[in-house]
Amino acid sequence: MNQNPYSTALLAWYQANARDLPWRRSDASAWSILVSEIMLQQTPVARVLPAWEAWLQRWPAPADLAAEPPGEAVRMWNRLGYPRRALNLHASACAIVERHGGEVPSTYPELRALPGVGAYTAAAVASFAFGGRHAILDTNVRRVLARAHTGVQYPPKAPTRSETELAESLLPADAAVAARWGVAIMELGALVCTARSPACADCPIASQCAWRLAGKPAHDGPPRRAQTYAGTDRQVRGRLLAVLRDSEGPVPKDALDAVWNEPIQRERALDALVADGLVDPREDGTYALPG
DNA sequence: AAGACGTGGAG
DNA sequence: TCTCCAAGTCT
Repeated sequence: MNQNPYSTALLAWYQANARDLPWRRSDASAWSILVSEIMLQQTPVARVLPAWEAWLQRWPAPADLAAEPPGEAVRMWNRLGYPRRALNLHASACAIVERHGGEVPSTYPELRALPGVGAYTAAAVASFAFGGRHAILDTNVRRVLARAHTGVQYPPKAPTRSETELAESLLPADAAVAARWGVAIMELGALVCTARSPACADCPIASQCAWRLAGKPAHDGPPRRAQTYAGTDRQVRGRLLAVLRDSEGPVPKDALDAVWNEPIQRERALDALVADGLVDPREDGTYALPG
C-alpha cells in the first residue's frame, strides 16, 4: 500500500495515546481548526486552549469576526504572543467572507493564499479539516524525521527541500490514512520524541530509529543560538501594545512613553507597530488599536 | 535568505 | 537565574 515502514505501529500508538484536544473532535469546524493552527504557531498547546475556547465562543464563524474591527481581534488575542497573527486571522476572516462565501476553503492553494497561512498551516488545515493528502512538516515532524531517518538529534534550522521530499515519500497513499498519519507523527514528536528528553522507551518506532541505533549522537555543528528578548524592540512592542489592549479607548502618547525610557528605541518600536497595522495613530495625537 | 516577530513555562 | 523552546510566516 505504501513504502512507509512504520505506518502501522505509529497509527496504533496514536490511537492509544492521542490527546483529546478540542480542535481534533469530529464536530470541530474548519474555522475552529484554522483558528487553532494559527494560535499554535510557536505557541504551546496549554496556552492556546483557553484562548481558543474564548475566541470561538465569541466568533463561531468567519463572518462573526469579519464583522468587527481588527483591533478587537488584537485585544482578544491578549498575551498569546505574535499579535500580527490576530490581524492575519481577522484579514483571513474577511477574505473568507469575500472570496469563499463565508466558508473556509478546502484546497491547499486557497488556504495558502490567506494571510498568515504558510506551507505548514495550509497543509494542516487541508488535511485535518478536509481529509486532504498533504505532507505535514512542523517542528515536531521535522525532529522525528531527523532522528528516525537521518540519524541526527535535530533538524536543520529552516525546512529544506529534502525534508519535504522525505515527508512526502512517507505519506500513505490513501488520503484518509495520510491525514491520520500526519497528526500521528506530529503527536509522536510532541509527546515522545521531544526536543530535550525523548522518551525512547515509549516510542513505537524506536527499533527503527536511526538516531537511537547510532547511539544518540549529540547535535553536531554550531550551537543553536537562542533568541534574545530582554531589551529588544520586540519587548518594547509588547509593552506598547499591552497598554492599548488594556485600555478601553485611545490612549495619550504619555501613557505609551511611560513603558520604555529609551526614546529612540521607543519611537522606532511604535512606528513599526503603526506600519504593521497593529496601532492606529489618531489625528488628535492619541493612539488606539486599529478600528 | 538570515532575521524579525511575543510570551511564558520548564529544567 | 538563564537558556531553551513551543503545531511558523513574512520580508
